[in-house]
Amino acid sequence: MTRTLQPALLDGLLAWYDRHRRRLPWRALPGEVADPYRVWLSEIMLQQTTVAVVTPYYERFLARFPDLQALAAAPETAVLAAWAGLGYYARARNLHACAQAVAEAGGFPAEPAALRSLPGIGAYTAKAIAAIAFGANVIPVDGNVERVLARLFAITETLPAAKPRIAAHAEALAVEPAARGRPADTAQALFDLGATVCTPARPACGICPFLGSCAAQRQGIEATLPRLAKKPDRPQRWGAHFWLTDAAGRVLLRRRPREGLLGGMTELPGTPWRPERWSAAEALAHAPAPAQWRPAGQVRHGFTHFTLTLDLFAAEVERIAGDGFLCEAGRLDGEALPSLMRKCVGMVTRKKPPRPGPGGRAESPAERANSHQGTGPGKSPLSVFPEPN
DNA sequence: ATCCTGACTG
DNA sequence: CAGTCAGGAT
Repeated sequence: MTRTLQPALLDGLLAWYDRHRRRLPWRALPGEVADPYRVWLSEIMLQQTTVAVVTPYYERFLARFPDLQALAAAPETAVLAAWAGLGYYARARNLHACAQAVAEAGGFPAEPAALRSLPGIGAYTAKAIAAIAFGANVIPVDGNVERVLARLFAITETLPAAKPRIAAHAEALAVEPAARGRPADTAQALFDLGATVCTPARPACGICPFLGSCAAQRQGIEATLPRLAKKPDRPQRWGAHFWLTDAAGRVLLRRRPREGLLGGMTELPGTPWRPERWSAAEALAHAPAPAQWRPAGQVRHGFTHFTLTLDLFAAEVERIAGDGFLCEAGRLDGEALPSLMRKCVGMVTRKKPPRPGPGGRAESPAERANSHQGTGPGKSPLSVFPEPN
């Protein structure tokens, strides 16, 4: 329907790509075809995660699960442990489920629609795999591509309302002759341009292959695009978690429910998370065992849709008889601990003084209870016997 | 609407 | 150094 106004648009982009392409561990060498397993694995990891963070995870993951069969045959706990720290753990569970489905089928499908139906593969990832590993004439639109196209065509409507308009531009570009000739490179060129030149804050328009064609740059509005609808602010939630060790130096852990927040990941036992802070008495009613609990600091963590503050308590007992499982305190690296829990472990084991310091504002519930209970001068531990419940 | 983390920024 | 931002699937 629309005639091509800039026939050389993609030719310039591809010429730029030939000189400035990033070398990434999951990419094929120039002229070679990428391995679908590696493309898929990298694309799942790259969902919501930057290249710099993904790279070391990708290398370790690939060494541990070198191919589809190895991943499909692995226990889910091993996959989650290898993923720990990357976030959005539904990705790891879907990755494992997808590996089993694809191994069963004997390999990845090549069509975007078939890829799209697999666990963890949405519209973007389906097009990315189809274009990069199978040479399909499609342009996957991720955040980078969205930004590049919003600027190239000066789309001033706010996101996400502007998505259909941007998608239409991507579809028009995907069928141009230059893109048809090199579908994988076209997609990756747009990724690389967005990552290294057409950056969010200070785009380097002076070295951009689209300089002169870019509508936003001609209007001087490139740095303001794409426009984002403003986000609602995040509510606060509170919890308390417990570091309980035994005489052998093992710590009590438990596994979170498979579904939902941090699903299937390992955690220190604790209270539910709620909008109000837990008093010490309330919190310690959820302690995994009676013990001389002492306040062990506070950890703050931001999730997408709420901010969490955890009060920590620590205690030692001779022998642990609680729900959950034990792990040597020095071997927590092998556990599927999300970053939130790694912060907690770091706070407790580095024996940082509990926040807040002198002059701080929020008194921790532990400290409050400590003084109220008057169990002794200063910092004596709490003696607590949780109510059976 | 839910789901996490590291980089960036003021 | 705390707050904000970037980044797709379900």
